[in-house]
Amino acid sequence: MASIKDVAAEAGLSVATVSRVLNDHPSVSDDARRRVMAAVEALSYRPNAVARSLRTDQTRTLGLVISDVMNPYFTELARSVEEEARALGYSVIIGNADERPELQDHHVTTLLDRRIDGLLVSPTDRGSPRMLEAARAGTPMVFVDRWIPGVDVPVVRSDGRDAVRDLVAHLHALGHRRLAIIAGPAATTTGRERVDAFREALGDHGLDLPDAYIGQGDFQADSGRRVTEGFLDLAEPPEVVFAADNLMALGALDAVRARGLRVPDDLALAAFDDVRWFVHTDPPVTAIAQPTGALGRAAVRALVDRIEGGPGESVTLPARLVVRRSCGEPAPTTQSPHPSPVRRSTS
Amino acid sequence: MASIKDVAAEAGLSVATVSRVLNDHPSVSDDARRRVMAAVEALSYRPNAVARSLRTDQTRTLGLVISDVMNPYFTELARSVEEEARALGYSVIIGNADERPELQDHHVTTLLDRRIDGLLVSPTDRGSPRMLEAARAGTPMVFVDRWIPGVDVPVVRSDGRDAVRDLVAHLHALGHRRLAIIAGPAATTTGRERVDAFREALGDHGLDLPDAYIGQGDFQADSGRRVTEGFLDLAEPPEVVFAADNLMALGALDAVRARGLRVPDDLALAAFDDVRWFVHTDPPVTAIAQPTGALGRAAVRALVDRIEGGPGESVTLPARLVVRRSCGEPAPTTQSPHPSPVRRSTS
DNA sequence: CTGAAAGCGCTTACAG
DNA sequence: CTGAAAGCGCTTACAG
Repeated sequence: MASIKDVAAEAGLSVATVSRVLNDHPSVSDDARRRVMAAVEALSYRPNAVARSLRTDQTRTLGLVISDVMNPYFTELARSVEEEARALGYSVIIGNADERPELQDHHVTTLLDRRIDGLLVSPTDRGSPRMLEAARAGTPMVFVDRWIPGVDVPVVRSDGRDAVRDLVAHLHALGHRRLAIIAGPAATTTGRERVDAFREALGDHGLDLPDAYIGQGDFQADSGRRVTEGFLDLAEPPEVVFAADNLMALGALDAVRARGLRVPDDLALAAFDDVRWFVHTDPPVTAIAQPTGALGRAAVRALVDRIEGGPGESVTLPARLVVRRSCGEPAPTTQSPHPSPVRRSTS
Repeated sequence: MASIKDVAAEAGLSVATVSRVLNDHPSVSDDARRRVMAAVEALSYRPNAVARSLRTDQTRTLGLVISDVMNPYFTELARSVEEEARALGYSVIIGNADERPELQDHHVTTLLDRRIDGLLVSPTDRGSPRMLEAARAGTPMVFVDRWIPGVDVPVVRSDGRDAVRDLVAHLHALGHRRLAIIAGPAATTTGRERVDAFREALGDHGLDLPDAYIGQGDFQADSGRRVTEGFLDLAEPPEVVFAADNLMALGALDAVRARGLRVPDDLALAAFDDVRWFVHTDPPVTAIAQPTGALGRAAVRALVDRIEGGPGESVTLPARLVVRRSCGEPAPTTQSPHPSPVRRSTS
C-alpha cells in the first residue's frame, strides 16, 4: 500500500506538504495542491488511519457496549447511534455483552485499548472495576438506557413511569386484578425501575404486588418462558403478565402456546419495548414504546459533547403505551372473530 | 495514560524488556518478568493497540459489511461472526450498508483506512470500484450470504434450492396453483437465485411464473407491502406469495391486514429466512431456515485462513423448509379452530 | 508557502 | 537475558 512518502516522491514535494493538503491546511499553494492530488489519484493513496490516530491521539471512533444485539430494541438503538455518529464524523465499534458482565468487561477493555474517543454503555451490571476506573479517569462516557447510580456520567434514557401507569389503568379497566411482572435483573436500573413503576401504579388502584407475582428474568426469551410457566403453576395464577422487555414477552408467548392456552383469554400479556412484530402476533401485543431512535441520537450528541470538553447533557425522554389486543378486548368492540375455548392450566 | 516508557521507568528496565514480557517472549529472566508485572499493575498499564498496530501492521480486527443490521437474519449473522472472531482473537467492526451502495462503499473505505486485517462482506450490489480493487489488490476478503460473480474471493452461503423445491411441493399438495414471489434486488445474488429456484421448482409441477407474479422488492418491509398490494390488485391475484426474505414477509402481512384479509384463507404466505417471531404470528409463518450461526462461523474461519495466507475455503450449507400454517392446513388435520370468513380482494 | 525534524507508543533485529 | 536504536506512517511546531 502506498504511504505518504510515496505520494511525496510522486508529487516531488515533502511529506509535510502532502500532509497539509490532505488536511486542508490553508497555507499550501494551488500548484502544490494540484500535484499532490494528482499523485494521490495516481497511487490510489489513502491515509493510514492507524498512524494518524497514533499521532493525533484521536481515533474518531466511539465504542458502544450494549447488553444484547439480538434484542431488537438494542439493534435499533445501535443503528441510530451509528447514524448519528457517522453524521458527526465518527465511526462506532459495537461490543455485544450478551447480558454477561465478563463479556461486557472484555469489550470495555478492548475498546479502551484501541483508544476510542468515547464510550457509550448500557451496563449489564453495577459496573466492572475497569469501567468504573475509566469513568473516574475521565474517559468520555455516557450511559444509554441503563445506568449506574453514583457514577458521574451523563445518562440518556427513557422514563416509562407514566406509560406503566397508563398500562395499569388500562388493565384495571379491563377488569384484571391479579397482575404479575417478569422483571429484568436487579443489577440493572431498568430491571429495578420497571418493577417499582409497576408496583406504584398498582398501588394507585389499591392493588399490591405479591412476591409470588414478581418473576426474576434476565431480559432474554428463555427466562420469560420459565417465569411464565412458574406463574401458570401457581394455585392462583395471575390474570396478566407484564414482561419487562420484548424478548421475555416472546418467551411468555412460548410458554402459553406450549400449554395450549391462549392470550388474552387464559393469560393477558403486555410488554415493555414495542417491536414491529407485535402487530402481527396472535394476538397483537400491547406494549410500551420507547423513542429508541431519539435516544440513540441524543446519546451520541452527549458523548461527542463530552469528547469536545463539554458537560454532556443528560436526557430523559418519555415512553408511551400502545394498546393492542393482548390484554383483552376494549369494552365497546364487538365480539372477537375467533372465540376460542377458555382452557385452564391443569396444575 | 501510562505508556510503556513509564512502565520501564517504574520497573527499572528498558522498554524493550517490558515489551518482551508483555508479548510473552521466552528470553526474559524471571526477575525482570516479576518487576515488569508489578509495574504494570502499579500503573494500571494497558498497551496502546493503535501503536502496536502501526508497528506490527496488523490490527487483529475484521470488518463486516452487511446489508441491513435491522434484518434479524443479519443481526444473527453478525452475532455469530463476532463470537467466532473473538474465539480466534479478533475484534469485529460492523458496517451497516442499509441496502445502499454508497453507504456500503463508505464502510468499505473506512474499514480499509483503519487497516482491518480482513473483510467479510455481503454485497448490496455488484460491487463498488473500491471493493473490487481491494479484492484485486489482495486484501483478505470473503463473501457471506451474497456474493459477486467473477470476483475471486471465497463464498460462504447457504443453498436454498432444495428447500424451495420442498416448499413448492408443499404448496402444490395444498392445492395452490397461482404462486407469486416478492423478489430481492436483481443486483444481488440472493435476489436472483431465489427467483430462479422458485421458477425451476414451479416447472417441476408444470407451473410457470408469469411476470405479473414476480414483484420487485428490496429486501425491506415496505417493499413487501407495496408488492403485495400490487398482487392483490391483479384481476387474478395469486393464491400464495413467497417473500424472498423475512422483512418483506412482514410487509406482506401488513398489506394483508390493512385490507382486512386473512392469511392463509385469502392469501397464503411463505418466507425465506426463519425468525423466532414466525412461531407467534397470526398464523405462524412457513419459512425456509438458513443455518445462520454456522454460516457466520464458517465465514470467519475462511477469512482468518486467508489472513494467515491460506486459500480460504468456500462453503455452501443447505437451508431447510419449516412448515407452519400460513400456507393452509395440512390435509389430515381437523378443522381449524377459528374458521374465518373467506373474503376476497374487492378490486 | 515549504521542508527538515521530532515524536506519537510500540516491536524487533542487532549487539553485547 | 538485556538494551540502544531504527522504524511503522503520520502531524505539526519551528525555521526559513
